[in-house]
Order: sequence, then C-alpha cells, then structure tokens
Amino acid sequence: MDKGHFFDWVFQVVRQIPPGRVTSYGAIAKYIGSPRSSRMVGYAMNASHLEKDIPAHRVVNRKGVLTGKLNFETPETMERRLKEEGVLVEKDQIVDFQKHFWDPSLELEEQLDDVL
DNA sequence: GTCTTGACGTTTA
DNA sequence: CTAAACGCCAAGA
Repeated sequence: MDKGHFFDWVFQVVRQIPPGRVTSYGAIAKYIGSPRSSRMVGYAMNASHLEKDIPAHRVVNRKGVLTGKLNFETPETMERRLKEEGVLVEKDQIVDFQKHFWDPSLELEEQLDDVL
C-alpha cells in the first residue's frame, strides 16, 4: 500500500505473467489499484530493464500493439521473444491478442483462492 | 515548490 | 472508418 512501491508492484505482477501469455498496461494498473495509472505502468517498464527477470515483452497496450519494442535492447527483441513463446506477431501487433490475454485481476485471484 | 515527460486509455471530430 | 485531443498520475529536472 506504500506509494513508493508503485514500480515494485508493477514488477511483481509482470513477473507473474506466464509464458505464452500477455497483458496490458491498463490491466496491471487496475490490479494494483490505479486504473488511471496505465501510463505509469509503461513508465515502470522503462526502468524494468534495470531489474531482473522482468518479461516486459509480455506487456503491451490495450490493442495488443508492441508499443515499447523500441525501448528494448534491440527493436526486434520483443517480437522475437513473443514468437519464441508461441505468440504470433503481425506488424508489431499480437495476433489473437484477446486469446493470449492474461488478466492479473482474474488469474491471480484464482491463485489466491487456491492458496486459501 | 513548479514544470516537463511518457512502453496508455478513452472520448470527440 | 481514422486522427487528434484530453485526462490521468508518478518520476526526474
């Protein structure tokens, strides 16, 4: 609940994204309790390259477009990694985005329920 | 303390 | 249908 942990929350959620799945900035923002802070999620991703084990390539905008691919080591890294995980990408856009979509507010809820 | 900048999302023209 | 503008909120200067 600490304000300064906004980035950390984002990082934690992104780490939970399973391979072959993708999510949106808005979904993460909503999950951490700031539905209007979708931009901040992307902003946090910008710093994610400093962190470790942050699959930022699995985070795209609501349309499923690889907006931040230029921010990666190389512009092709994001698309290549997604394809390696079985996610088809056509012109910087994920094919069947909704099909691969992973909603933390849903998926993580089941995990919590399973733990409880 | 203010001002600028964004890997976004929604609303209007 | 596409394009542009607005709103949103946290960090860095």
